[in-house]
Amino acid sequence: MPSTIKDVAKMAGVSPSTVSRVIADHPKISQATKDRVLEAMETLQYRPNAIARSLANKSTKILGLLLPNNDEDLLQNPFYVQVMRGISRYAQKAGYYILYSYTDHEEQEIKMLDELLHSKWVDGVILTTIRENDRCVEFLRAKQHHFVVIGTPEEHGDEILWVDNNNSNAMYEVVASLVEKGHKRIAFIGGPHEFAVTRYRLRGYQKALKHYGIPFRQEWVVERDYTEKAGYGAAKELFERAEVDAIVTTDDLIAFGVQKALLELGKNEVALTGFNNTILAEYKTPAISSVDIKAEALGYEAAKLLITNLKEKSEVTHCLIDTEFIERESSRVMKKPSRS
Amino acid sequence: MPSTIKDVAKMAGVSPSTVSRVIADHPKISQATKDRVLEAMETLQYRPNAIARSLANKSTKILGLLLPNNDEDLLQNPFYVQVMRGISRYAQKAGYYILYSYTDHEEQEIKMLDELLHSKWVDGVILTTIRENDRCVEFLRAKQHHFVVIGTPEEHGDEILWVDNNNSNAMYEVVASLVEKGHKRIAFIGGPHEFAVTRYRLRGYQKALKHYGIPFRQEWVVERDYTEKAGYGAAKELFERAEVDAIVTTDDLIAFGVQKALLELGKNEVALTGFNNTILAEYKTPAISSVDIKAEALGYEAAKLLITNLKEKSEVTHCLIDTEFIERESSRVMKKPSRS
DNA sequence: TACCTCCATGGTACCGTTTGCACTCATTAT
DNA sequence: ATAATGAGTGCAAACGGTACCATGGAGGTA
Repeated sequence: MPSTIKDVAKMAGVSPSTVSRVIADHPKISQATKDRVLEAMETLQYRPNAIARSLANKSTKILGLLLPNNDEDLLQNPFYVQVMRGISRYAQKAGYYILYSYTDHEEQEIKMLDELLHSKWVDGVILTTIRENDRCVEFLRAKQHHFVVIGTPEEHGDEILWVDNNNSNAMYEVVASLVEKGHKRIAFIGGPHEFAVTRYRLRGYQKALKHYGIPFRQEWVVERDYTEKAGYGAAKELFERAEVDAIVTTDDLIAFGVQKALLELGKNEVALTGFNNTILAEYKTPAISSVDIKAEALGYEAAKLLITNLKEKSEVTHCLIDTEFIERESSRVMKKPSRS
Repeated sequence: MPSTIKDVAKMAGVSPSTVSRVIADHPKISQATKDRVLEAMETLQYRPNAIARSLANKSTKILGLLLPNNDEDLLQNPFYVQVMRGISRYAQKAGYYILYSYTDHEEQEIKMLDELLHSKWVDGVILTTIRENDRCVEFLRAKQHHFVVIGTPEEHGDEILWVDNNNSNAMYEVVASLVEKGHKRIAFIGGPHEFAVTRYRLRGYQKALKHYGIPFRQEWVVERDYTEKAGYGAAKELFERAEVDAIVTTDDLIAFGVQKALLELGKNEVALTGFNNTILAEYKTPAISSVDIKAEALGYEAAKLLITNLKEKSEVTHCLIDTEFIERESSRVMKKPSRS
């Protein structure tokens, strides 16, 4: 039978309210009683009951985290694990806990949010993806709930809390680096267009082409799923209608598939870049250049932003995390194809 | 201002207790009042406050999940994501939530468990790994808390709830399959010996050798970290002191490293198997045979076992999940090395 | 000495549920 | 007619804290 605040109070010869004040480190408590209370807490092995405290405070110090479950292959992507880890790191520091839930589709997601928030389990939620016209975001806004999203919202960007990479810039840098190395015909193989990241990265790609005076060509662009299979298929399809010197992708998994296709087609001279810098990109042959999106930092900052805003409304509504282009063998200086 | 049970009671013209009984589907409530109450709940958009309910029930219907954070590369392993997903699936079905936390080392782990359980946040916890003489397990047993571990405990196996693969069997099958294909000199490259899985898999390896009358040789065994680098290093080291026809490993990441070493050493004839069947094993060249350990099922059954035992003590204390050996190119029929 | 302040603490009413017990009627048995 | 039965419901005390308001006494001022 664990001890309660009353047991402590009795032992220390004070009232429960005094004990409560000691716990909260209330300023006007004499050192003498504070010591007595702390000692009693120690000997009784007292721990405040978090539930009771939450009930009185109307705050659980728990955050909800929604993870997508729809795409089997998305799960193999270490992105989410890193995000979760970043979230956990900040949350722990701030004394918060994280409650996670996988949801299959938007409808279930909304149901879960409704449950979580309405039943008062969580003080706020973290959304790990954002869709076009995301109904979850709408829902949360309408209900005036606290939340943060990882990704860039298309509307109300300064009323919603969000954290993201500067994806357009990131891809711009990749393409710029390739052009500087002599590549001109650069293809883009991306994930589904409905994901904002795909669009932002495409934009960066286009911007870079424009900057270097290379005309944009629709046949250089393919958009598919975030899977190795999809990348493989996309690359094969691409080469049926066009020749290119380099291929940028929006995900390492896609790049892995593309690399496989390149090997099969004997197109060793085509440069290739991934995105998200998963550990295996480094171990591929040739090692694949990739963009480190600092997923853990994304999670960390998301948690931080949300928790900060829970305490008091701040001016800061978003946070852009810098990416880093990691160059490896796969995107080397251009050389003429060795026509055998 | 969300509505409470009292608001509903007032609107329906009954007492709060009656409303509570309607929610709990108490048998002796007349259909008439039940209807009235339900209607009131509907129009007021009432949701029970989970916190208050937990306080009264002394149960949160939340489970704690401890994830290891010590090993950077372990995180890249999709195992944990799959486990989390399995857990989430069963938990959702049973009306439970999952609170996760990453912990860096045993000490922090125990601190977290103490906090979680003592502060009454969770009804039970799930441990995703188990060490030799695991202090967390000791702690939980001593405090009489409910918990389940993924892995096989070495002691008190029928007092502790646990879920695992039959790792010894799984590795036995792998080795047997290699022997049947003509391999005789089979090396074992595993993770750290302190992990029980390593030992069980080693045992299966030894059992198979014995069964086929192949003498066990210590120089065929290397134990390292669960990383690609470690696998690479282990393979190089192995070939400095012995020649083998085949290598079994206890993890795909290790196998990836081994494969890289084999390619570098020109030992294309050496068969190789991984473990855990990560998606990339299939996409390696040659594709790597691996053991599907059904990680999601492990998570699912762990959650199920724990939740079932939370409701009422059951006889069943553990659950063994069948593995499946997925054969691919890397472990083909033995052929004589083509000495060029 | 009387009065005001202020500091440290106690008393108590919540927070929103659940649940054992008591109570009120009908209904049935005696 | 009276007692026993039991279904349907209300009352009030938990559950373990928090925080506002009240209070008592020490110290300072007139």
